[in-house]
Amino acid sequence: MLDRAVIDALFPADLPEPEHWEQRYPQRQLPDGAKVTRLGPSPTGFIHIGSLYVGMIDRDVASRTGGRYLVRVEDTDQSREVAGALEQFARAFDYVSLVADEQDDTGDYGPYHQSARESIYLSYVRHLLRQDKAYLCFATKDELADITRRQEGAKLPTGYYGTWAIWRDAEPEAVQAKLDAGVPYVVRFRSPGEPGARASFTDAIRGELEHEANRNDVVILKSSDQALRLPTYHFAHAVDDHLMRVNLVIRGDEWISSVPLHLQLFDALGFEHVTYAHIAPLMKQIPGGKRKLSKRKDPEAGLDFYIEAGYPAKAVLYYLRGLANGRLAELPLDEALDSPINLDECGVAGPLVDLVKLEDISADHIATLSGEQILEAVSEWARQFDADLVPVLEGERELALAALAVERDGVENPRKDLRKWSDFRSAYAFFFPALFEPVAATDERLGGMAPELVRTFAADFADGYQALDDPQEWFNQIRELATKHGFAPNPKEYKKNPDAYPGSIREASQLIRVALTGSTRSPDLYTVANTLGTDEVLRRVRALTN
RNA sequence: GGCCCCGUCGUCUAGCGGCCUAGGACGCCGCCCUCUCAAGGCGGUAGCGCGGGUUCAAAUCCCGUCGGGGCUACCA
Repeated sequence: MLDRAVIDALFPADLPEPEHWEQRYPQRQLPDGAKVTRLGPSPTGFIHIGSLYVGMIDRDVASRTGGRYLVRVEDTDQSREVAGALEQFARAFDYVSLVADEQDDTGDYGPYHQSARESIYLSYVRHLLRQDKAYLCFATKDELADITRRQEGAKLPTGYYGTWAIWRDAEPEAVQAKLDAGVPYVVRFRSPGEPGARASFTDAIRGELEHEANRNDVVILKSSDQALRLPTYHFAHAVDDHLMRVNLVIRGDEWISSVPLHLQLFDALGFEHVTYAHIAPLMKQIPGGKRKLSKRKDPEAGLDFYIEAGYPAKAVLYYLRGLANGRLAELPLDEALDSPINLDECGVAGPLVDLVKLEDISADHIATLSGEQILEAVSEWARQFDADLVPVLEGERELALAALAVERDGVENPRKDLRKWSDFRSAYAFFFPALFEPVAATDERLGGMAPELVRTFAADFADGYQALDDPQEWFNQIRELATKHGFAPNPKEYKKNPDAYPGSIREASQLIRVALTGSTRSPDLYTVANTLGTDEVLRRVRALTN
């Protein structure tokens, strides 16, 4: 064991003792059963949908129990840090209205960036070193790789443990020599784990869990040659969650294997254990089976994907909530968003993210919105992702509202043609003259109808057009023209004798539909025509005559 | 390789030894409505991974097996 003086010389002389931090961050005064939760995003420039998933659960449990939910930026790996990542995180979580009680400058238990907590970690590292619960390790990358290679060759568990841990029981003189030579070191935890020992704990989601006890002397403080002496995740987890008085750690189930280590760390530091809740990760379907959503391979792994596509935040949250607690998927949206997420109801498998289901939910939700609400949301979305649309919507607000009112206002079952804001263009752009390209008689959307017939039919329609108020009477204009131009009165007749007609009333209607909307599929024609107004209707139909 | 987690229709799930001839939702298919869509209404398709036990009785309990996922970093 190293002399205390040698240990202390490694740290700033004015580094506080742990007791200082204990007093600085006192126990929270919260009601019984209150849960203090946290989310630990890494500023890597990519926000995983899983972060929102877990954060949503954190937020819910904390609120429901009268506790606190905090966001602590886990930026101990400075090499992975990306500029602007934090702003991106803030924007994304703002989109889904997931706000933390404590983060950045808000809260008494900060700083909430690990990179700003260096001296806190150092206090506890020194504390462990003084008690010989941790030690200095000067092993090089090559030496470590060599150890691993030999262990693999001997079919032994890989790791830095027991007699493989070459610096675990090094002579103080050897350590001093390295120190004198200025060789960088890391600080490793002296694991108390015995070979064959087991560790068990209770998970709030999965119940009793058992695992091989940790035997690895893991690194707790990264290399001394870095400007900032930062800890690894494991050590930061113990120190931060203890000092921030977090009592419920909700995280992905990839951490289950690390719990035995975390328990050892908490014990070595004299901290009270926290409760763990390990969430099954969001998965993606692939040909052979499924895998964790990958940020490299799956666009839908990123929260930005949903924001860019314009899925309403409520729909995303509702979908995620249903994935977390199946019970909530059966409830109506508003009720589900209001209902608690119960940890013991969380699934233990890993659910597949089903975009089709999300779109269904989203369409249902949008159908409950008013035209004004939709217009506002689409405009908001367009400002960021479809700049060309913005002036159109702003310049023709009345038209936009009228277009959105088609088969939406005053009907029992509103149209569900919008699943996300980016659908607006394909579904509604044709209403706006600025976004509409008139159709010619030879256009393929007309389904190969003889151009000459198209021209005469269109000319006839335009010449006699009346903006009648009654839907049936309005449509009769097409019906009568169809008969006049030799179309079958109904699809059945046409089918019976296809050579006798150029088509049926169906095909005739399509001519007008394509002329008015540029599409073979559209909302009710009468309503569209009414919304467009006579002048625009005539302009578009006459375009067919050229 | 070692250790851990998980396994009910295509998907999300209900199910905690008899209420299961396995229920619901989404999808898909069909029909109805109909001037095309989107809806809506009605109907249908489809599942307990496999093999052994335990039991009068198993989707449910046990063991094994297979499959999927994860950890095994100075990444989190």
